[in-house]
Amino acid sequence: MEAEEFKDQQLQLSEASPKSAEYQALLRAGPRLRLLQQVHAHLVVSGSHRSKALLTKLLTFACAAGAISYTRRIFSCVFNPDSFLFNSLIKASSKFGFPLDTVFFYRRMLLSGISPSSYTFTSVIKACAELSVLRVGRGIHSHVLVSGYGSNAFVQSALVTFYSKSSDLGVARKLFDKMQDRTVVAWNSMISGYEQNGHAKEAIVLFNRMLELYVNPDSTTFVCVLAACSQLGEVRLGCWVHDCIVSNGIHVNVILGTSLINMFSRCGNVSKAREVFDSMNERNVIVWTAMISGYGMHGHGSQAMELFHQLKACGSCPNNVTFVAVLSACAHAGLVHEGRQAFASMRQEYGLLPGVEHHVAMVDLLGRAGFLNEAYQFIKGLKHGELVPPVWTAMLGACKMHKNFDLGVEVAEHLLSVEPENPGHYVMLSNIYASAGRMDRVELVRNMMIQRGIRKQVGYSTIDVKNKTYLFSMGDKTHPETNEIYEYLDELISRCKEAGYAPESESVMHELEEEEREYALRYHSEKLAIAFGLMKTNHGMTIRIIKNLRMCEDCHSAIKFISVVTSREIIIRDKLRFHHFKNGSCSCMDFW
DNA sequence: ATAGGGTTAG
Repeated sequence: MEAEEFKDQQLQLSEASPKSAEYQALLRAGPRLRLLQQVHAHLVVSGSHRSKALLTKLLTFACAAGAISYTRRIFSCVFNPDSFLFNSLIKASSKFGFPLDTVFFYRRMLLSGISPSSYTFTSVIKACAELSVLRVGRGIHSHVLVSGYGSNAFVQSALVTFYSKSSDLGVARKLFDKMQDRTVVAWNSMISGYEQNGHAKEAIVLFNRMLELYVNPDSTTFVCVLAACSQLGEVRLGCWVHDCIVSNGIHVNVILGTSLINMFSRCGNVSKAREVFDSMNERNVIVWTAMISGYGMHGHGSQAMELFHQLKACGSCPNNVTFVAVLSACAHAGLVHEGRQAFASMRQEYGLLPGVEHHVAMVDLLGRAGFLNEAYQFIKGLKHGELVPPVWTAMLGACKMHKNFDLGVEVAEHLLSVEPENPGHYVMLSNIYASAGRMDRVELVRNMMIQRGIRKQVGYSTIDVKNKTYLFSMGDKTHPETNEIYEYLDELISRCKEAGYAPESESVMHELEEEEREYALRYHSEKLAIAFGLMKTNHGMTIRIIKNLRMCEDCHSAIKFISVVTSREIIIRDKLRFHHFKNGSCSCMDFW
């Protein structure tokens, strides 16, 4: 007996060594397609291509190499794939960005009669989350329940993310609430779900709940919370998180650093963002891009360009997103020459193909600076497929800014015909007509909107006073101190008029009657918020406002005067960027 | 002999 066993072992060893050599060859090849194909050829020649173990490794590497069609081809030749092979493939395809294949392999696995495990489910659910396919994901959720993995913490977290990404926050929250073992990852999934769907307030509420229950947040939690702070302009919580990170000695990795830089920039403190940037010991292109776009938002074009040059000097490669940030920084600072150069270098130096965002940024850059003809020529030079609405929208913005009536109307009418459901186009067209004094046309556009049931977005502004957030919208009278606020604002506007402010009625939205115009202009949400802020804060304190839309020209000009007559610094974050008003001028230098 | 997780960025 003993001799028999010994012989068996000998046999196995002698058989194992050549195969092991091939396994080693696979490991050496790694996720590199050419090398993998060479090893594959050897496997076929030596007849060992039937080994499931080797095939599994080969397929995983092929997937990691991004060679998905090669992976599919080999898979289709595998006879009787086993659970190892399926699980490896499902995991690899999900991890390396082929979610459709993940779902395909999962189905094939079920068809082969192999039971999925909790590991299988986490990968498949992740793939469904990426695809946001509610129907498929629900089906898999029911497989989870029948297979008895409904209370597996890993699977549950994946499901919470899946439902969040499929915009079914209600179901995500129900699942989350039902979990008996809520790991920090589960909390992160739910907080991130709220944040990604624009419910930053709920994200913060949940974060506070987590702290109340003594669950320790980790760096991922902070990343999600910082993103929520960025949305809301919540400097206080943002700073608290930053302090927490510093005092607990939490390592600021590239992701956390990017979130901090973004939070400080979007909350108006770009120099603090720079401090974080400087303190990081590891930076990738995303970190650099975040900092460049931070400068861009604040109109600090030269700092943005300086950073861009430093990025190139240290050997890193800017990518498509970096160029969007650079071009937009140039546009907001009037750096036309630098922007043109950067755009040209995209293709010439980095082999990057400009996309829609870059075309939009170029039209914006040229248009804002007043080179309307050049912007128009640029558009004409684009291919047919590149002539998408956002490019025309940028052109329209330029026409409106520089009061080019004829071209503006032409562009707006084109936009209305291709995107009749976009309220922004109607508002723009109407404003252009209004500024040309064509009130009959204004009326026409207004009727068109009513007829088509299109409503413009409601603008609102928020301001924090004594740790409370107050929200104002145009003509809003819900605030308990409405009368005082309106009286204060009226007086303020009179003082501004004495100082030379002239209201620009063209900025008034067209759905209002003639006599309502001056009224509406006077009570735009940002003006109400500023009046409230001035009333409630001490002299010398900076007023900070966040607005959901872009500011109108009239508010922009009025606030310059307000900054003079009250000698206050006023900082407004609008949809696109920051405006720092001080001593009668704005940091945007009217390039907005 | 093979695989082993869910959450996070510009």
